[in-house]
Amino acid sequence: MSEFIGTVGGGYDAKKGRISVPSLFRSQIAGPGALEIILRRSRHKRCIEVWPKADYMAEVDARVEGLSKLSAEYQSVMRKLVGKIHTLTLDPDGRVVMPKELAEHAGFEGELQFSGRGAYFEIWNAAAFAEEEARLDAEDEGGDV
Amino acid sequence: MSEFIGTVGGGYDAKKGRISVPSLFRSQIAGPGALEIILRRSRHKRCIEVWPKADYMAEVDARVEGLSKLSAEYQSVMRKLVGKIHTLTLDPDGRVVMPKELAEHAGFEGELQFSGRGAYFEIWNAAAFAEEEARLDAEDEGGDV
DNA sequence: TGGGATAGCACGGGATTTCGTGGGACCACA
DNA sequence: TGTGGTCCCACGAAATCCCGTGCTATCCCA
Repeated sequence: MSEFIGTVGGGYDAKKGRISVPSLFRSQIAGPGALEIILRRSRHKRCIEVWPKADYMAEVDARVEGLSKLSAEYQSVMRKLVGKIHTLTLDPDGRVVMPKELAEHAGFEGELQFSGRGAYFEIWNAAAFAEEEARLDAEDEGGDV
Repeated sequence: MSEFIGTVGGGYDAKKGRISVPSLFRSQIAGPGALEIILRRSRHKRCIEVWPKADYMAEVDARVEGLSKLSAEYQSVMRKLVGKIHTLTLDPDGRVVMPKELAEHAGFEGELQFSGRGAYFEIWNAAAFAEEEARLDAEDEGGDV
């Protein structure tokens, strides 16, 4: 199981729409053969989620386990979890071209932040990330974490 | 399970941002292969917490056991426990380069103090540590510890 | 019990490799 | 022949490794 840990900065090559996956995370993208990743836009946040393909598909399988493929729930889950995602392969330098739809959703330009979430990691516009962290940390004030 | 016991002094190489993990604690950082540690800033104190990676991740795993990786709670827990930490590997001399963010939070310069807390240990600016100890000891006056 | 040899540890400074990044070449397809 | 996508190469910066050195604590033996 992959472990995406910590947060690092990086740049967005607006000219080519290209990002370089930080070495820290690249080494965690396992899998047979080429390094395949799943990208999807976060539903409620202005960021992109990145998963190793095999891990993501395992989560989907777990989610629909036991359901008939003809059932309405199977169809609904699949529409949301696999209908809207992008599959990309890292190039030899560990970079990928970000689909425009995703780059726009997350407001990519200039500086980015890559933040580990264990099984996956998120990519943020650096300024938006700082705002969001400050907001959530303030909410948590007084917690025992 | 590791046992970090006692308090020892050490230095901070400001030029390279490097610290040498005291031999007393180094021998307690177990794990397969390379010696990996987790660093995180203490939420309420001006110090850095250091954990053996395996032990820290075991705590995290226990916290999210049974949760779907697609759930909001998994995401929230991981943001706090995994997104904000740093993974470092001891170099052949038992040293690590302290991330700037952490060195600043704890005010590292000149002399440091490494203080065991059982499962982990803390790193303090030596002067700040002395202050904090004096303050807490005064509070405890009359206690039976 | 004192003194000298030895090993381990902390520390400083270079040398080497890796990583991120920009730009250009090549190929497929239209 | 234009266009988009992928691959390849090269450069600068930064992280990593690898030495050598001095000090301190330990051990051994007289």
